[in-house]
Amino acid sequence: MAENNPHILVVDDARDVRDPLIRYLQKNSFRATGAESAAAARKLLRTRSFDFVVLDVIMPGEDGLTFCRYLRENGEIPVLFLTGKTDEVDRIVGIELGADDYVVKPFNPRELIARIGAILRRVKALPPRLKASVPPRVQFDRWVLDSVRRELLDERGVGIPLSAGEFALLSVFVERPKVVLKREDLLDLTSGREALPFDRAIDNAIMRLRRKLEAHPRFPQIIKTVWGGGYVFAAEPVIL
Amino acid sequence: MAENNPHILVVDDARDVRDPLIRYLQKNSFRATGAESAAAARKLLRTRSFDFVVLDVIMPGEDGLTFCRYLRENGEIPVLFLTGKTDEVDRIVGIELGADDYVVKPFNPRELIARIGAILRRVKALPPRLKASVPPRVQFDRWVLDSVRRELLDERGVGIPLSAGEFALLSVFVERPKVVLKREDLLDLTSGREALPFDRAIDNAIMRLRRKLEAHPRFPQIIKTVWGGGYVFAAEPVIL
DNA sequence: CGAAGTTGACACATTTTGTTACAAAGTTAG
DNA sequence: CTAACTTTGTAACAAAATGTGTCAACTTCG
Repeated sequence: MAENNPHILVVDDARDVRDPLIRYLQKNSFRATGAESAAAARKLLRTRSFDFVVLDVIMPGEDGLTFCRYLRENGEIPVLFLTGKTDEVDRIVGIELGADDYVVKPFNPRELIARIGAILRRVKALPPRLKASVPPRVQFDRWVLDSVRRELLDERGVGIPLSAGEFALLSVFVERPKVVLKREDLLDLTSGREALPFDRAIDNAIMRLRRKLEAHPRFPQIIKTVWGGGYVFAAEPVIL
Repeated sequence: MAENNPHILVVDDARDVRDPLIRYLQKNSFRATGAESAAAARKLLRTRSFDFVVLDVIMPGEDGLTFCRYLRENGEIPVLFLTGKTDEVDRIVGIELGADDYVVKPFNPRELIARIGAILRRVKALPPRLKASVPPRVQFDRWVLDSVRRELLDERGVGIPLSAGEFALLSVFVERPKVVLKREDLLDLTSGREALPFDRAIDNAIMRLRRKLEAHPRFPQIIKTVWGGGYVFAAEPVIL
């Protein structure tokens, strides 16, 4: 897996905070993407992969604290709060919610970078047992995906080896069944890189996966093509 | 241990901090040894015994916080941080990581000695600690790894000798099952050295281990390759 | 010192992956 | 309905990463 730069999601309704911060993060060799609301952030999280969330506390609609709670219930992505209030209660509540740190606006961008870096190093060093883990075995169609052994098991339990790319792609699909995933999303989720113009890497990976997965690769039943859209995992995954 | 005096490991990249501190500790009837990086410290910890670690927070390569977490995962040796920043967050994070104390640079060496002494007295008063280390016998797949005799036992208890490198590598894997370990991590954990460009030492060690371990080394089931990632120990270790 | 065993460096084989090119399938304008 | 265009499938190739044999340097033990 390409060890790419950490991808940071900046959630703030104020464009005059969000956009300069994204540019600053990108100048400091992070990947950064913005969302102007919790709802927009949820949507991005559904299809793309992030390593870190920078979150404004006060936003129209769902506020940052609520959204942070949701993030904590659904994973362990690190969260850093941006807060306008120096109010002590806000800080404590933020940390109790599971935030990893907070910065009071107006902030020094260099300090923000330093704190993000510190948290990412800390998280990277965490023992794996604490990390949000993919279920070890998932069944779908006539297969079982074993994510420890990184292979497919057929009905009789015979293992079919998967390459790293095939395993990564299939894992992404199994975790997001019945969602149309664009090529750029798949590329981001599997190798963490941006698509080049005329990038056919995903098409090839799909084809190679179908050859192992599908009974009749020319008429795929599990990974379907959405013309002009991308691909969908059409089977029903069951966690074992 | 010939001497009963506590043995202190000083980890700091700055020689003009490290060396005077070591001399001062030795004058105060401690044994003291220096390391200029976390990697060097790991190597020393593997072969020598220490009672205390004095750790700089900011170092090139692996930083002190990350290294402290590693120490906490692998034992209960007391840690005191040296920090240049008076920043409150740094202090809290350091203590949360499991540090026993911290001292802000520039420090008064007498104060440092006093704090080390206090912590050692406190630790000594604790009930004899269970050494969080490799269990003497671990079973996985069709093998038992005997860490005392440093060899593999098959189902019938027949021993297969392991070389030092093979034993080190297998121990690292058994302690971290189901985690993809990069070549650089494996090199650090087994020999404590940095990888050279085009370093194939780990590949060789893996191959030699597979020949002893795997029923069909060409289709390994225990140590799997993750293309572009490293290797995973895919078996389930059971402590005996 | 010499013999046996261990380890890393190197060379070359093999596998995996991305890129390119072109064919096949789907869509749209007229 | 057909031609032009867009999008996807797939083979063939190239590039990158890994597997493995050989050999020399080094260790260990007597």
